[in-house]
Amino acid sequence: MAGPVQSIERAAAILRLLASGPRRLGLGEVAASLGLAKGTTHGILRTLQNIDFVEQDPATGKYQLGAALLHLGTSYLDVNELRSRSINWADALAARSGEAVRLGAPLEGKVLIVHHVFRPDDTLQTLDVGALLPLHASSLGKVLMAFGSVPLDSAVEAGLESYTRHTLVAPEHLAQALTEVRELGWAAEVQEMIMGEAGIAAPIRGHGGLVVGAIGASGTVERICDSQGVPQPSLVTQVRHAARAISRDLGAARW
Amino acid sequence: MAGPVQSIERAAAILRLLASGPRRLGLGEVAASLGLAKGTTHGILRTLQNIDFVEQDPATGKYQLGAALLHLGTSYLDVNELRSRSINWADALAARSGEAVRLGAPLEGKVLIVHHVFRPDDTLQTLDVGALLPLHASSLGKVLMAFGSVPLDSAVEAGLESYTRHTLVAPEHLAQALTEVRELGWAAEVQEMIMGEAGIAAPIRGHGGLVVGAIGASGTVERICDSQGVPQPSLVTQVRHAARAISRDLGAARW
DNA sequence: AACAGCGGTCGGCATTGTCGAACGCTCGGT
DNA sequence: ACCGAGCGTTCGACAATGCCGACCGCTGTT
Repeated sequence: MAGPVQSIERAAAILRLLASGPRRLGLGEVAASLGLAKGTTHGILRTLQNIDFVEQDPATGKYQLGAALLHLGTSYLDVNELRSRSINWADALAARSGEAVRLGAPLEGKVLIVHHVFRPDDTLQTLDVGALLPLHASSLGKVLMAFGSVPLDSAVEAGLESYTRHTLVAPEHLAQALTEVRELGWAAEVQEMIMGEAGIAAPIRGHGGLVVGAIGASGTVERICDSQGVPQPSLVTQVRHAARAISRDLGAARW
Repeated sequence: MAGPVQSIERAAAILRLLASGPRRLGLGEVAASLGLAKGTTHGILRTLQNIDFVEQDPATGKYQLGAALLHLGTSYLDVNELRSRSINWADALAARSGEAVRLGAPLEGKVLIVHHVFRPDDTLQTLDVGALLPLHASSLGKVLMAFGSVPLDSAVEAGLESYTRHTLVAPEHLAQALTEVRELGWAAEVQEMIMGEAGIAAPIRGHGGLVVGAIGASGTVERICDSQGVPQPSLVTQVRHAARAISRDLGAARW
């Protein structure tokens, strides 16, 4: 008999709700969104406020996420084994390939970026660590789905949002693409999320050979793909090598 | 009569405990540290695990922070007004001064770094965003204490840990230093946390003139200070200008 | 082989959090 | 200037809820 503490679940639901939109939310909005009484919601919010998990705008009374979460989030990075074992390999991959490198792990039907090495050139880039990517429109996400780290259903349930005209929105197309990924051992994404951008990713395996994450390179279509829009074989090899090296570090046997 | 939801408070205590040490903790350790029954602790941990706030090492059964916190933490950065209003000024200050620039806000008797611009040269630097600095051994912390953003007591209670032989460990010395800071309008820290490193900081004020954060430049002693170990006046001016500019952006009247 | 330590489970008790109505306040409309 | 709608907040009573502590099964050690 599982006994999940629902006041904690509700608190987490509030935090997720506040994180989902960039906007500050009022007490009424929060209560309505979760189907809770205002009084109940207020009690939880007051508690979250005491521990700095949420802050309240003194002027409008609206709520937003609090500072303590930032520290907890970065503390998570310190203990994340996937990340710490990958850093050196990711750096090397970025240097050799000349592309931005990102590491992803599954979270809530999305891909959480746990590490990000900028493209070696000096162009302006924003740090993606902590961001959530869609499963079906990113090379990292395709890898995670193809190798069973996260079920295809969870992506379909979340809704196959269309970002560009290349986004795979039909479940059967996506399923077919994942079959290919399984056969090839790596995934690509070409202008499926942002026009002009593409990416390549390969699976990272942990102890028992289970896929626990993915590593990928991404950049403009011209650099990632050849003139026919096919990913550069040399880049694919580099990404797969890095993925295997990290898997080995994590204790995966023969991969 | 305030009714803080204590299961949430306990959950937060567990998260803080897990964040405090880089080590994974067992159920027994957590329960003992918080003075709770094992069963109670287990229920909370199970709930936190369901929502990805903590993860459990399948091999050892020990617990660590979970991935969802990373996303919440970065989401906080998106809504933090102090940070968003400061980014441009911080960039400019780093470029003009040639030093690393950091923004701090008070959290749990420490200074939380909410923004960090690297020193413009290409030396290897680690991102401090999300890190907690001590109040008494950082220029940012001194500013926050001196201008009432956080009481001096909270630093004394936390214990004036000694990092170098220059660290201010006597409450009366610290109090005197803070008086100076109030008079001057800015704070310095010279080798009080790390030998060879120094910093300068100035207060950032919000709506009603209340100090809500601090901005500071930091680097090696040779660059921050002159040959007598006194902070460079030009650098002080630049930092104070940036602080005033941000305060204005935040809506503070005449500062 | 016996034990000690671990994480996990279970059921009874009362503490605890939840609910919904009522309050005071600030805006916005009239 | 008034009124009213909407907000965040408070309060008290009820019972559902999560807490406790003893018990279980496992693993690794001695």
